[in-house]
Amino acid sequence: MAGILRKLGGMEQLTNLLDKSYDAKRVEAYWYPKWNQAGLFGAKAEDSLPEHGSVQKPYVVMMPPPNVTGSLHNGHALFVTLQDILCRYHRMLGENVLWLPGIDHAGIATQAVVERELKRLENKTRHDLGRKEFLKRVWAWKEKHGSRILQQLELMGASADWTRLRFTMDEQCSRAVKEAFVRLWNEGLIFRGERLVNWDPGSHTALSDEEIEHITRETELWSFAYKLKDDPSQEIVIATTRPETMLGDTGVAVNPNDDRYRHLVGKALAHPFFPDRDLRVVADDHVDPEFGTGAVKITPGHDHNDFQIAERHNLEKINLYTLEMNLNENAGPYQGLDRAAARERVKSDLTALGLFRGVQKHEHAVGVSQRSGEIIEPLLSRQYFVRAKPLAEKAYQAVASGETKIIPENWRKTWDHFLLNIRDWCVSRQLWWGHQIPVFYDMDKVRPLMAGRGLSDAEMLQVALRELDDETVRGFSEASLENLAELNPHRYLQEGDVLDTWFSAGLWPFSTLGWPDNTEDLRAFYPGAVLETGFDILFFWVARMMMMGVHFMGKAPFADVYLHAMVRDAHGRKMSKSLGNAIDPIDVIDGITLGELIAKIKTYPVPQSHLPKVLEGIKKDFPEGIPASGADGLRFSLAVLSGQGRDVKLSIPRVSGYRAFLNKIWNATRFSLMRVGPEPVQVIADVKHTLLPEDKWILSRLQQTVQKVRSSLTDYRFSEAADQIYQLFWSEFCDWYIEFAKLRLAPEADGQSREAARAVLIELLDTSMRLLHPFCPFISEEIWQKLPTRFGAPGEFCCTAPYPEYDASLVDPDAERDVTLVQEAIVMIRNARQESNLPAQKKVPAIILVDHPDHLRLLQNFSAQIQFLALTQDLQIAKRGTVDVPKNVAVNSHAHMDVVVPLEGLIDLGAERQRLEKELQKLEREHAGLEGRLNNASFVEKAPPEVVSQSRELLILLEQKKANLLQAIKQIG
RNA sequence: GGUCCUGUAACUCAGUUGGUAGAGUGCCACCCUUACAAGGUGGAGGUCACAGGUUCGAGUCCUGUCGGGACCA
Repeated sequence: MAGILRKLGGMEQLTNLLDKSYDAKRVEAYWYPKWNQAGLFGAKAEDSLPEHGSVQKPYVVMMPPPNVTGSLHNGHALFVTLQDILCRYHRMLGENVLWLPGIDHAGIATQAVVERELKRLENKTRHDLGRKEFLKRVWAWKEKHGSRILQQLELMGASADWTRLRFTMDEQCSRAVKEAFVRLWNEGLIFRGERLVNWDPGSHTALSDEEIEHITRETELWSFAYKLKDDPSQEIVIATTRPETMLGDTGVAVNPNDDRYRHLVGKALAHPFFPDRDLRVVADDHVDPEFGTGAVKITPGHDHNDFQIAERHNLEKINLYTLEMNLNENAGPYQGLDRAAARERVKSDLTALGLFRGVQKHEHAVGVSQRSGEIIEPLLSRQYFVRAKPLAEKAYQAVASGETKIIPENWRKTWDHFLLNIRDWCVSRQLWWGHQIPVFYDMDKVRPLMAGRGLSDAEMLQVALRELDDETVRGFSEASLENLAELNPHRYLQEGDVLDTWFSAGLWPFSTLGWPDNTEDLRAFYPGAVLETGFDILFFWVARMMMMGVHFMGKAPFADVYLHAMVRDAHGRKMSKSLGNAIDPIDVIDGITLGELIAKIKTYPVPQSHLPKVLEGIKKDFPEGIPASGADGLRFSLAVLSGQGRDVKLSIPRVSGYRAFLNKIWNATRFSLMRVGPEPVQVIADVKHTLLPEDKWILSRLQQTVQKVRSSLTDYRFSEAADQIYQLFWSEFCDWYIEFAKLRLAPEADGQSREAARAVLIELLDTSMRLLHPFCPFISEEIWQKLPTRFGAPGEFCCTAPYPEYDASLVDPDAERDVTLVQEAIVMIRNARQESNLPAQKKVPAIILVDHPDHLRLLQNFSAQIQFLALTQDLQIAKRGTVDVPKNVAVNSHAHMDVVVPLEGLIDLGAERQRLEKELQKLEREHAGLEGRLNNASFVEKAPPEVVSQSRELLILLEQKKANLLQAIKQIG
């Protein structure tokens, strides 16, 4: 049978229709290279440029560049699925689709990985190698590992334009970064200044506010006293969670309205360890008199709030730490200690001095580095900042004006709040891997300022940066696209820090297209259609792209921002390797046994104490391991599971359900093609006049599905779209149409009817495969290639075939109503059979009684199908009252008909009566409710007329049904 | 403390302008009927967290309570 229907000259047939089940692995490996080689994923700028006389609508999606260190996780699987659905859909709509893939250099993460390797393999630090050599190693690492994730994206079926693959540190993107930096610097939107920044002691770098997570921890609130300088008999007690920071205290603040302390405001306090240092008592509104003792120690160098208070009251700011987070010379005798040791020493020393005043438990939020997990230390240091307000204002406007739409809308408020309250963005990082900041210090200007100190240039610069104010520093530095330090090494020193990874990511929508050059790509493909990503990087990435895009390009970078949910495990927990609940998407695609899965989890960094419990959970969740669902299975599942604004809980039983769907498709095709046979198949238009009601019914359902799927995709309702296809194909096409068609496809069947059925089968397969293609590209391509289709000329692909269009002329409410009645008759007979425990395979006689002549004619026309599908023989279809109904029967009643199945004393009549009475009760409840409503005058008066008339009709139907049931009960005797 | 999401069948979730609850999985029963046991047929199972309010009518809108969760301070 296989291959008989081929019309695709030369296209080899990969799978054989005699295979009883679908082999996803083989099919998926086969088609991706075919599409790629055919160049189906490449966008052409010239096709969308008026200057070339072409105006094909562009559809541009910028892929969120995965980290170069990464491998595929479920977040990627989800974004690839959703973006690929959009891109394939729009490609089939005939648009000029550019899905631009890329990789991010991921500064901190990548540097940390390479440093770890270096330590492990050679027991060296990056400083042992030096900057240049170390960077060589990182590049080598990138070359080796960077392509892994791309291969995995291909495995998922990603139809990205690989010819335009970008890397955030390649030549083109680096140039854009420099250009953007220099412009912002010259516009005064980037500045260098001494501020309190978030210092990550683990990664040894400053971080932006967004890279800090706040975690609630239980700590102790430790109290001690400061004595009044002039009168040691008086004291102020303060409470702190970080006693060691008292070494940097320069004041104590109280609320101005706090009577307890009013007399002390303005007085000096003695610092127990630094006799020369006076702490001033200041009054500040921001002090909460209810909290603790109502007095707050002020450490301006290491606390954001204290810094603000110090600014207002002119208190000295003391930095206590080296960049390694050891205490520096300002800590006097404590110099050299780390934070933990210093805390203990300070506590014991204060206690020894008799200043300890008690301790209590306390919950408070600490800032933790997203990167290293270390507790962030606010640290006074000179860094580069982007003046975010003016940029954020434009990004805010882009959304407020509707130029860019955020979907789902509930992120709007979060978006607005973030942008309207944005603080300056710290963009310098004390790392080596990244874009080195293109700022050059002009030593010709520094030397005179530092003259006579006998310092080297590098030392001079350090001292200058530390001592000179920001304006002066700006005066001897300049930003440049040229590498001035290389061109003129005696005069210039380049800034050593690199830029925040998100700085280059912010330029992604146009740096990838050739900006700052006015390239064809840039003209054709900016701005993009949609940015699809996770809400977790709304601030990091989306906001930055908006800010940069509007600023540099004058237009927001995308029309829509679609934010998808987070992928979680089946119980809603965040997936993570350290929780041991991370499911590798590859294991969902290829399958994994329970044993392998457990072995894998044992390699994850799960704390030993949790491991037994974790493994127990795994055994419970995956008693059979994970079955192989293929990329299509995973994609379809993710699409269905990704309702808007919710978590995506990856439930394997559900994935298995959708995997079964693929097999169902396979087998429906197998059946259809075997029965359709090798002769040419007509198109629907040619058989239109010979279509039977079931043909018209399924075609009508198909059209409505087409319309629904298209509108769902337009609105980013992926789950709805996928579910529509699923329901149509399985519950309607397979469960009913194919069953109806079986008799018509028999060799002895009527020729005209057979032709119509063949045409409809192929129409359904062809259209539904094209509908399905964006979701499940592999199986749809494989099946479609086997069909004798309108579009199946040699070298054509489902991948680029036109997406089905809604054809209103095929919608047929009459056919839908008729077929529904037939289905109901069949279900009623089946129900009566089974509820009466009749032998499953035994054909039984049955009678259908109807009232309307139309129904009589309809059901008679379907007599053969009803007999076939309900397993009856001697089926009688008659007008009620024209035939004698025997006693001892099972009866099912409907508003328009009864079905009667004689039981010939085979079954328990008592049970049958019970069933009918239960049915009657249910009916009566429904009837009473409806009647009550209709008796309510205000309902009849105020409800829309169509609702009222509907209710009236329903009431009549219910009454009819009730009468029929009562009759049936009587019949049982 | 501020903002947002969320509570529907045993589990995971749909339910789009308010018209009287659905899917998948699981469960029970019966079927290896030549497309498919990754299947078919039939069935059980929900006072839509709770309490008020608006309305002729509330899973759907409003308020509050309780329970989950996220983000920002």
